Amino acid sequence: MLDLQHLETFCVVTDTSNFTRAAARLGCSQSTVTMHIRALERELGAPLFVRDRSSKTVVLTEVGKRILRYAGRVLALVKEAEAAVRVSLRGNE
Amino acid sequence: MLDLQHLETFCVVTDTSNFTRAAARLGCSQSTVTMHIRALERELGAPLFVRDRSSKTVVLTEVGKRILRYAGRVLALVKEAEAAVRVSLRGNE
DNA sequence: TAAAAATACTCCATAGGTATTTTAT
DNA sequence: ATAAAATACCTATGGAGTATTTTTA
Repeated sequence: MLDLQHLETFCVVTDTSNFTRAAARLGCSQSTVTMHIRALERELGAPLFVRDRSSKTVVLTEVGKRILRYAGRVLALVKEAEAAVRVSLRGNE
Repeated sequence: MLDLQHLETFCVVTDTSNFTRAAARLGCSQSTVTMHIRALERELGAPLFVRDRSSKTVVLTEVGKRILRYAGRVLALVKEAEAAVRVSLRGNE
């Protein structure tokens, strides 16, 4: 099953186009980013990025682009759910 | 961060109103169901079920009801994403 | 030589199982 | 006595870090 944390890492990588910068933003190590992305790619059965070492960036594959659209929606929905719970708790105090 | 597997367990429990039956359907142990639900409750900061031992069922709290609406949507969206990737892969063969 | 990703390795936390206990009828 | 959830306990797996290696410009 997919992992929300992996999806979040994925989103940050797409945003930075760079594993190292993504790691800095996420507050984890570069190898952890590598692991998260690899786990996602393994789970989905397809590479999500082309590692373009000449340009020192990482570029979305077609599958990557497709997943990106969903990843944002999923994470947003989860955040919405969490917020709804917080509201619900305040209301019951 | 929330865990998709925990959300799935949660949905099955709401469906069965019973941890033991949920475990059977999920193919895991009853104590694992307990753990998943506890982890969710801890993460969200509120109980999701009232353990009603007299009726031998487990009943959603208000927060539980609220989360349920989201859980289904999140899981459906994730499944849709996975399906989209599969389609995408077939297309590129 | 520099900068980035991948890999090797180590350690520890935790996920999950079995078995037991608690609780209520 | 039965049925269900919680808990105790144990083990193996895997997640995360540091350090190193590989790759390319």
